[in-house]
Amino acid sequence: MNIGDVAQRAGLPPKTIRYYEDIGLITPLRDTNGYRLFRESDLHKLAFLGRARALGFTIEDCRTLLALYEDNTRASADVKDLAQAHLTKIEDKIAQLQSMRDTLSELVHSCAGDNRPNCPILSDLATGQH
Amino acid sequence: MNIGDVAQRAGLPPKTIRYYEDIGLITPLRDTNGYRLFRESDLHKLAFLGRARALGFTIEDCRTLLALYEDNTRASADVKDLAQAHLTKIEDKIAQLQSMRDTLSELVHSCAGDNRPNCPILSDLATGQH
DNA sequence: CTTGACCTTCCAGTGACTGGAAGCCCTATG
DNA sequence: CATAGGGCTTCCAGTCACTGGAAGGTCAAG
Repeated sequence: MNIGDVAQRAGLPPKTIRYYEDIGLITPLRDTNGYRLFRESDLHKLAFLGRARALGFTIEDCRTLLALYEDNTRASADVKDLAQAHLTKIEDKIAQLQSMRDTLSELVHSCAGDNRPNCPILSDLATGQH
Repeated sequence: MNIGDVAQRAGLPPKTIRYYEDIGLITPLRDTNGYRLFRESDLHKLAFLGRARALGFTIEDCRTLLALYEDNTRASADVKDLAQAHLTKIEDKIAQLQSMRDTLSELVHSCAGDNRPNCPILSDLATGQH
């Protein structure tokens, strides 16, 4: 398979796939014309990476996950720990965004949004007081 | 005030303040020795920026907000529109993270996390099937 | 006079791509 | 057979908002 086919099938842009090769996540073969030549196993890895990235794992996490995946003797605890740590980070991020949302939502609702200049949003930003 | 004092009072690192000057958000004076010399108005702007950034506004949004703040004839609608757009982005982001969290949480709970190699997390990443 | 804390500028790196330029390769059509 | 197009290659630069570090000037205290 050439990169276009793999991109289609893995649901990743060609650029991203080249990047993943650059950083050593995959090592496709090369055809005589210099084109990358992907095996089924490469496609499989790329799909794996796509799903891990969609769950928000960092590239370095993905590297570890791939290594664990290919190590048939890994302990499931190693995987679970990694996933749990990531889950905690996501939950922290959600909490942080929710706090932003709450404040912002309050400000937006308190602003008339008309032609007059008076604006509680700016007042709050300026003074830190509501 | 020197940069250290302002950093303290605005709750921003000196590096960040220099960066804000670089990109034209503030323009402190200069002392004869070359040190930046901050007025109260600079501190005020920095605190404004700190609060806007804490609410997740981008630097470009902050630039606009500062301009609106300093324009006494602005319409509050302009501010509200910007804030509303940002609020929507935050809500999208929260929804996306929550979806990640839900999937990930399910996977984590389905994994024994012991010494055995069998791991539903990796199986899911590998196949996209639960 | 020296020490140490401050300040300065400039350069490079972060994460994970993404856009674009310059140029080779392959297939199909006129 | 020439050419047009689409796909492939590499390499370089840009994104966003800082952050770290090096090399060196300045200032107040002891």
